[in-house]
Amino acid sequence: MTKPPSSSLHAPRRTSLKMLAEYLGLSPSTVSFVLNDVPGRSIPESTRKRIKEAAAKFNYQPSMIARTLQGKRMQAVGVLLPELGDGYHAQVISGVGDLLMHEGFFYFTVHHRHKKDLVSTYPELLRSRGVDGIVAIDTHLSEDKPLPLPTVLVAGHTELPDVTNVVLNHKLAAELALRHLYELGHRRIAFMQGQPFSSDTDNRWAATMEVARELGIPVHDELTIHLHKDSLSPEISYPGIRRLISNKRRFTAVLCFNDISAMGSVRALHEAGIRVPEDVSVLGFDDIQSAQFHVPSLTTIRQPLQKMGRTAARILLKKLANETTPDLVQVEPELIVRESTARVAKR
Amino acid sequence: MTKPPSSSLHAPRRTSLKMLAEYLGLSPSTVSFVLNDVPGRSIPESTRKRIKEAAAKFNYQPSMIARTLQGKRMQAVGVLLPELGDGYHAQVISGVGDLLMHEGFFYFTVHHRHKKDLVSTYPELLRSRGVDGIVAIDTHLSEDKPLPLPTVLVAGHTELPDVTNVVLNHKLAAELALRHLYELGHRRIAFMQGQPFSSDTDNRWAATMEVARELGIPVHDELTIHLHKDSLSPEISYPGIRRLISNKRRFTAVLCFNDISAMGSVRALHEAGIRVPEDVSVLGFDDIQSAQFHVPSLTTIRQPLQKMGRTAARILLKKLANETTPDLVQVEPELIVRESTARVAKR
DNA sequence: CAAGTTTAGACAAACGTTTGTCTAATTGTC
DNA sequence: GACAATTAGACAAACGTTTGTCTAAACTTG
Repeated sequence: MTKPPSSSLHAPRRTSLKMLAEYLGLSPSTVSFVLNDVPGRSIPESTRKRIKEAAAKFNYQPSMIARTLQGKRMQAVGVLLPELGDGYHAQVISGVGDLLMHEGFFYFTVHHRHKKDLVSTYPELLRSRGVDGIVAIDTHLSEDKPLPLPTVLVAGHTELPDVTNVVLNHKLAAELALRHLYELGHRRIAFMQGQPFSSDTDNRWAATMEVARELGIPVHDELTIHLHKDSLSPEISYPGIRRLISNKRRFTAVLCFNDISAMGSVRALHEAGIRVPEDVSVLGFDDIQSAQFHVPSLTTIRQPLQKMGRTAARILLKKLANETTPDLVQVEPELIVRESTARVAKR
Repeated sequence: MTKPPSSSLHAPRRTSLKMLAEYLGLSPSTVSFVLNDVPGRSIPESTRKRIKEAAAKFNYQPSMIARTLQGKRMQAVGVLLPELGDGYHAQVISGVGDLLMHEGFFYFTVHHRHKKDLVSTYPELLRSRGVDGIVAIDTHLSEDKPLPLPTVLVAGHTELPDVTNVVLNHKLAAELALRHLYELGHRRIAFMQGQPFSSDTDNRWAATMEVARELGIPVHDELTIHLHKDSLSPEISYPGIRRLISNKRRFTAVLCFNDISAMGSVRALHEAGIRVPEDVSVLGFDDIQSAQFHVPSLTTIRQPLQKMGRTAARILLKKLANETTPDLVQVEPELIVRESTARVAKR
């Protein structure tokens, strides 16, 4: 009596609508109407109750799979990102995931390591697995091929029709960073430019240059570091800092591209006998988890990464509900003052 | 001529097998046979070629969704884990993801924050979305409800029938750690026990105690720290270390539960004017990314987290292919000596 | 009590595949 | 040239849903 009708011994098939209907002596359609609360169908309360009880008894779970065949939503999305296991992306995806799971959506995680062919084939493969939409983090989607699904970008590179981009307010970020250093008396500042494949590189650099001009802070080529390596390790900033030191042009602060490179900078300076922050201030960017517990703890510009993820997810769900969404959403950075910056030493 | 048959203007439906068949003037079944290279069907090379060309032309992608309805595989799995955005889990999932994507599988990422009800409902929800199997990382699956799908555990808590568990060789890990400290002359060692919900806590503690006994290293209650808070921040070890210091019982080394708590320990010691490693050695566990770039860099027991992830994924794929798999796979830890441990000071 | 209306639910098609069975046309054999 | 055997492919059922249309019985109204 307790086992679902026509269950075979060896393959514990999940209870289907059909099995439930058979058990109840009703048609599948009737059961479907009740379980989905379809309006305009006259089914007496007694029958409804009977159906709901049977569904609970057999722990009936509708097959999303079969549903999508009817043009319904799978309640699943795909998340495209360059890399797993890196602080930045992990934070964003954690925000995306939080919101999606909370709303009853599941998500595929897909990493592409910036490979163009993967980036262009994954959306179709995701679609064939029934996803309803896509969130792409720090991903360069090609402009020619139209996306097969509703899409939201986080720190997106490109502008695409119907695609919402969630980005940091880079201008404000640059202002927070440079004003902080300026107010501590720094005038000889080394700048660091991100890797060319990173989506934020260009925007941030432009904003930084603009603010530097406004504040009258000079930007020298010899005090500019260009990151190249596609690496998640602090070592990326080693060679740049070494060159700076050997250049002999004095500097009192380094404005880093992110916290990772800031950690590398601290270490490179440390090894050269330069103290942080007593001799040189180091300013990070992002505020990843470990920034707080680094020695010295990093003064940094916090990107609300989780929030950006949550926002992107929320907007995607709106798109899926056919609500109108903006093309661009800016989020505000925040200056977090810790130990790695200090007033410039009097000479 | 270039557009698929019966394509509507507004809904760019993906080309289906049916559309392809209609376009070719063949039946869907014939097209299916050719595209799937079904043996035992006599279809001339000329027709085969025609079909394959049309498929390429319209970029036909079979709907995995419809396939699973026929009892086929979706080529997708679900990955259950407590938390995103934490070094440990991020590393493992990165390994899982690498292997799965490489084999043409996609995966849902599902975090449950150790909530029992979520852990027990997610497998069914994943199944209703068509996943073929499950990888569960550091997750306490209940023993009473049989799992609806093939499953592999990483650092699993429980022994379940048909479920493979991928775990660290805890005994070796404890030996590497304690022998290292022992050989540096440490005898008064503080031990740290993990949070009760963490899967490794019990096994590791037992192994550590066993090795301590073998080496004749005493374990005092006053020198034992118990972690409680479910947090990803180094602060978890603060109170424990403070108590240790105020206890006045001398110790020369701390064996930490993981790298995160090791970082917290270093900071707590530092604030009390105790130098690491000159006064006290600190040994971490895991070797997460930031361990290398901490100041001082952490001596630690490396868990091959990525490898564990890859192994788990590989075994799951074997299960899906109906190959037999072991119930237990042990992976070997490695001692990574860095700056946070040193020979015990002579007095 | 006849006609109309409401109630309660069945029936069938559709979604995009796979796969077992069937058939018509062609080829081969004696 | 009759028969069998092969070839080339169509047909239909099935998977688990949703949903538009249909029907039989019960109830209402005059």
